[in-house]
This record gives sequence, structure tokens and C-alpha cells, in this order.
Amino acid sequence: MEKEISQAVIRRMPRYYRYLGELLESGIERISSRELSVLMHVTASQIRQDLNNFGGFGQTGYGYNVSFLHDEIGRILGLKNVNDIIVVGVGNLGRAIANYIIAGDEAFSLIGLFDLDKQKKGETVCGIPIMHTDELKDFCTSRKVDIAVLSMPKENAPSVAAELISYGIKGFWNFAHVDIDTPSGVAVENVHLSESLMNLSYEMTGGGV
Amino acid sequence: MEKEISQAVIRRMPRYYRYLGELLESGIERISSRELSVLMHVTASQIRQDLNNFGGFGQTGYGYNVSFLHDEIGRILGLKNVNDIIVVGVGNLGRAIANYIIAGDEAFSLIGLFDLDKQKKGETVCGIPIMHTDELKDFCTSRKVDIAVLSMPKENAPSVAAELISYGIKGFWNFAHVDIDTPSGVAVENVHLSESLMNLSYEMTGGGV
DNA sequence: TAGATTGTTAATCGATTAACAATC
DNA sequence: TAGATTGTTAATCGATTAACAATC
Repeated sequence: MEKEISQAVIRRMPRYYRYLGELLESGIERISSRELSVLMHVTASQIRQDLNNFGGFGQTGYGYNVSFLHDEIGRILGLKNVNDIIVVGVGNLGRAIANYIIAGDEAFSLIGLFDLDKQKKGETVCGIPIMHTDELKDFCTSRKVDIAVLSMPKENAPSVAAELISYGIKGFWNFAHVDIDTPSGVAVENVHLSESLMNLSYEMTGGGV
Repeated sequence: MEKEISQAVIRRMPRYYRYLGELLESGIERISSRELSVLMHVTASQIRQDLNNFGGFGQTGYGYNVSFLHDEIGRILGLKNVNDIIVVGVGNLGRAIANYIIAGDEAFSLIGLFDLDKQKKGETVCGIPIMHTDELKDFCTSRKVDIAVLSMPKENAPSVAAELISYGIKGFWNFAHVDIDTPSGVAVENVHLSESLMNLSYEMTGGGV
């Protein structure tokens, strides 16, 4: 790879993407970093710096073409190819995530549901039947699976993740309250709800006010 | 307030809390910043700096008492008092969050469910009946409500949040794909699933590998 | 006591902001 | 052309890491 782009920059890109999408829907064709900075409550300088990590998408004296920039950021974020996803752990949260993926961006496609509980086998969620985790190996070695959602209890998450890594899964969306160790080349994105809620609690007591 | 503590530090506290909780369960009584740093894959220096923002919890030559430190961080995070929560928007995600809160830490108590759809009124989730958002005013002005979960479609989130702010709600756990503007003294913690998934997508294509 | 480890200051590193020449 | 706005360099600010005296 060339120059390393910092996590701080990367984590801001989806937010740019969202705002540009909304501008696009409003029929706005161009926008300057100054205007966008007002909208998003960040500095214009930061916007220009962030974007220039990936290339010069703007035009001197004009600003940025909304549609073009939206498209470019989508490309940067990898939304131009389809990621096939399985959900492992179909409790309340797993079900919600499954629905979420189906209703969401077409860059993400739900192709399988698995649970550790044999009793759930055969139940369907959004028309997709739940399989037992025994069937993971067959499924993952015979089909392209890009991302596995880990939405099972934390006790099981590390061993299931290790198994999935051995089948070649390259990305985990981890909702279990545990850190998943992965070899390089395998990505983990954590959604730790409990930590998020504790941060809110902090802001409401010691912190913010 | 005294000295401002940075967001970076605060966001690490829940993770310390989690690790200390696990150590506590394993019956480990003391730990040094060095040992903890190995466990958590961070530097010992950072751990000591982070903790010393809140006070000297350790003992020279000894390290930290696990139980004491766990307790102190819990106190810092505001987990010693109960936060009463309502969920507004009882779709798949709202239901999952409701279950999550009920099953989770006793510092968070689910006391009401609301939906914008009148058809859902009377349905129960975990034994709690769903009310219509018309009833928010009565409910929020007659009871203590600390936190509102925003799990409705993004179109409705800003107006509902504004209404809740007028009733005195001081914290929002926002799952809607929109930024919520709040006056000072009102906290917002965002869980933007779409942005999280895009970050994973990025890591798997352009980024990490 | 000797060894271990904190709390804290100083040094380094990285990220954000400001400024401005280039140019559409 | 004159005004606007980028891309990019330099300056500032903040966060992380290293180092070590204090001390249990």
C-alpha cells in the first residue's frame, strides 16, 4: 500500500457519504467545503484534508460536484461490490440485524442464518431458514461468504470466529461483548452496545453537563 | 467542572471496566498496568495516564486492586445510579434493544415503549405494553425518564427528539441515521449501524489488507 | 531492605486548523 | 477579468509514549 490513511479519517467518510446522499436527494448539484462544513459542524479545512487523502475530487473556484463525490466515496468505502453476509446467532439482536441488512444498502446481501441452538433450525427470518452451526463448514466452503455477523453470546464468539477464519471469512461484524483476535488480513468491526450505553451514562453524570 | 477529560480517554473506560469485570470473575485480586496492558493490547503508560485523569487508584509497588478499580470505574461511568429508559420506535431493532436493556446491567431500567404506529398500541414486549407516541407527554411529565432510545425511521427522529427535550429528557441513545441537535446539557450517543458496516467494508477492500 | 510499580513530567508523535499560492 | 475555492504546506494543538523519581 502507499501512504497509510488514519482511522480518524476513515471513520468520517461514511458520514460524508450520508450527507452527500441527502444533498443528492435534495437535487443539489455542487457544494463547497465551506458550505458542507456548516452543514456538518466540522471545519472546511478538515473536509478538504480528508478528501485529499484519496484524491483531488474538487475543482478550484467551483467546489465539489455532489453526485461525483458521493459516487467516489461510495467506491472508496467498497460499496460498489456486493458483500455476502451470514448472521451467526439469531436471537433478538441477530433477527434485527438480519432485517436491517435486507432492508439496507444493496452493497450488503444476507445469504445465510445460523444458530448454535438446534431447536431453531428450520425457523425462517425474512424467508431465510435458520441452519445449525454444524452446517457452517459446508456452507462457507461451497459459497462466497465475505462477512459474518457475530451476534451470539460472548462465550461462543471467539471459537466460532476462529472456525470461520479457518473457512476463509475475511470480515466480522462483532456484536458480542468480547474482543476477537484475528490474523492480519481479517477485519473486525465492533459494535459494543454496552460500552456505547456506558458512554452515554458517563456524559449524563460526571461528564458533559 | 475542573479539567476537561478527552473523549478518547472516556471511550476507553468501558473497555477497562469490561476487562476488570472478567478478572474479578476469574478471582484475580490485583493487577499491574503492565499485566493489564498485555491483556488488552494497549500500552501500560496509556492505562496509567487514563486512570490518573480520575484519581490515583493504584498503589506504588503493588499495582491496582481489581475489585476496587472495577468499582471506581463503574462509579465514574455513572453505573451506581439507575437510568430509566424509554424506547421510541418498536420495530425489529427497537424490540432487540428493549430485550437488551432488560437483560443487561441493572444500572439501566426499561420503563416504557412507544411507537408512532397506533396499530401497535397494546402489543407487549417483555411484558411491557407499547404506547402510542401521543402518550409521551403524559408519561414523561409524570415519571422520571432519563434516556430515550431513538429507534424509529430517520424522518421522525429529529421531531420526536425535540419533543422529548421539551419534556426534560437529558440523554438520547440514537439509532436513527440522522444527527440529532441538542442544547448543552443534553447528551446524544450515536449508534450508526450503516456507518459501522461501511467501515468494515472499507477495511476489507481499500483499507486494511 | 530490594524489587516492583505507581503517578507524573517531559518527549514524541499524530491530527487538526490556518494560511495561501495556484487556478478555474 | 475578478471572485471563489481548491489542494497543500506550515503552524498549532492534543494525545500517546517514554522515562524516572517517589515510595510501597
